[in-house]
Amino acid sequence: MPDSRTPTPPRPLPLVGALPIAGERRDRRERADSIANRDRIVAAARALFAERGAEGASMDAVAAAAGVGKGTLFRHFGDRAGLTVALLDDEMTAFQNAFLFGPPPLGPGAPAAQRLEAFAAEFLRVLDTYRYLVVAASRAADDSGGLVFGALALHVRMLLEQVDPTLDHHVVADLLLGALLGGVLKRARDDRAVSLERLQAASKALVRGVVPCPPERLSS
Amino acid sequence: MPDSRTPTPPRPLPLVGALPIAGERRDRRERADSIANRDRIVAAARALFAERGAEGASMDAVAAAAGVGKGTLFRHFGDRAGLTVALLDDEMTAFQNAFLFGPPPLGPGAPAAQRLEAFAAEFLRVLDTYRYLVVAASRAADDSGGLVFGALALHVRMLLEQVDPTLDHHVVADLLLGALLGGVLKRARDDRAVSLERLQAASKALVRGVVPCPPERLSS
DNA sequence: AGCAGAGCCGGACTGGCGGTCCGCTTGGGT
DNA sequence: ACCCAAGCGGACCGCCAGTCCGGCTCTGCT
Repeated sequence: MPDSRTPTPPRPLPLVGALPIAGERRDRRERADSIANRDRIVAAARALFAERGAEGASMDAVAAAAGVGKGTLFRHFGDRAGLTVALLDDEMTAFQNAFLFGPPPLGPGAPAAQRLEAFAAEFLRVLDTYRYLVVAASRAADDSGGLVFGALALHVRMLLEQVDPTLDHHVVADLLLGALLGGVLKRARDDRAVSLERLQAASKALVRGVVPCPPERLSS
Repeated sequence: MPDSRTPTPPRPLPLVGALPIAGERRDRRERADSIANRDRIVAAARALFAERGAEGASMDAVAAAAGVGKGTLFRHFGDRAGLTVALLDDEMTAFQNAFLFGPPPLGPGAPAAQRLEAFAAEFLRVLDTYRYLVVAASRAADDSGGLVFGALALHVRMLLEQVDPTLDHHVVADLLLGALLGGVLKRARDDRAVSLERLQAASKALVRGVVPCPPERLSS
C-alpha cells in the first residue's frame, strides 16, 4: 500500500508559485493517464462551475462529467476546496505573469501609480471573467484569498510602498484587494446590475485616492 | 392545516427595516412561548457560532442547545441562511440606529467627510466584534451583504454624494464596504495578525483618498 | 519484447447535515 | 371550562463530501 495516502497528500498545485509547465519532472515521473485524467477533471469542473454555479456542481457531478471515479478526483485535489483553489489558481498565475513580465502599464516599466491603476482594472476584468470560480472559492476555502491572492497582495504592497512609503502597505493592500473582490462578488450576485466599465472606473478613483494628492504623478 | 407552510414562509425579520421592538402587534398576537423559543434559539445560536465557528454549529446542534426541536428552529428562520442573516441583522440595525440618530461624528451633525471616516472605523469595530456572524453570513447567504448591508450602503452613498457629487456613489460605496468587509474577513481568518487599530487607520486613509484632495474639508 | 510491481483507478459505502412532515400539545380568547 | 388554531418536536428523507480497497493499467528495466 502506498504511503501517499497520509493525512497530507501532495495536492499538486496548491501554491501560486508552481507553474504548470509541461515537462517539469518530479522525483518520480507522473503517469500519463494520471495527467490526462487531471486535465479532464479540470475541464469538466470549469464547465460545470460556469454552467450550474458554485453549489450546483457536486463532486459526484464533476467526476461523472469528467468520466472518472470519485477516488480519482479526490486523489488529485484533496477536497472540494482544493479543486476550486486549483482552478482559480491557474488563472491567477497567468495574471501574475502578465503583471511580472508583461508590457506596461501593467507590467514593469511604468510608474508605480499607473501600474496600480492598470492592476485594478485588469484584476477586475480577470476576476469577472472567472466569477464563477471566485464565488466558488469564496465559499469553499477556509483561507479564501489567503493562498490564492497571497502573491498578488505582495505585489500590490510593493507598488504601494513605491507610491507612498508612509502607507501601511500590508493592510492597505488587503483593503484594496478586498474592495475589488467584493465588487466582483456583488456583481456576480446581482446579475451584473452595473457594467464592468463602471466598476473599473470606480476602482481607478479608489486607487487614485490612495496615491498622494499631487497630480503630476498620476496623469500619463 | 395552516397555510403558513407555503413555499415562502413569513420569515420574521429578513429586512433591515424591521425593528424588534416589543409590543409591536401583527394581525394576530404571537404566542408567548413562540417568542421565548425564538429568543432561546437566538441566544444559543450566538453562543455556538462564537464558540465553534461558522460550520462547527449545525442546525441540529443549535436546536439542541436551545432546547427546542428542529421544526421550531426552521419554522422561525426558514433555513440556515435565514438564521445567520437574522443574527447579523440585529447588530446591523443597532449600528444603523447609531448612525442615523446617534451623536456626531458618526451621527448627523458632523461634515460628511468626517462622518464617513467615523463610519468606517465604527463599522470595522462592530464587524470585528461579531466576526463569527460575518464569517457565517459570508458563507451561508446567497445574497450575502445584499440584504444585510443594503441599508448601510444607502447611507454611504448619500454621504459620498455630499462629499463629491461627481463620484459614482453607487459603485464606490460598494467598493468601500467591500474593502471593510474583506479586511474583517481576512482578520477573522488569520487570527488577528494585524490589530484592529491598524485596520481602522488604513481604512481612514482609504476614505480620505476618495474625498477630493483639497484638505480643508478633511481636518477637524 | 516481456516482465514485475508501483501506483493509479473506480465506485460502493459511510456519516452527517440541511430541510420536511405530521401527529401531538398548549396557549389564549370566549 | 372549553375549543381549536398555532406552535412544537423529532423521526425521517435525500444529498453530498470524503474514504476505502480490490483490481488493473502503465512504466521502467532487463
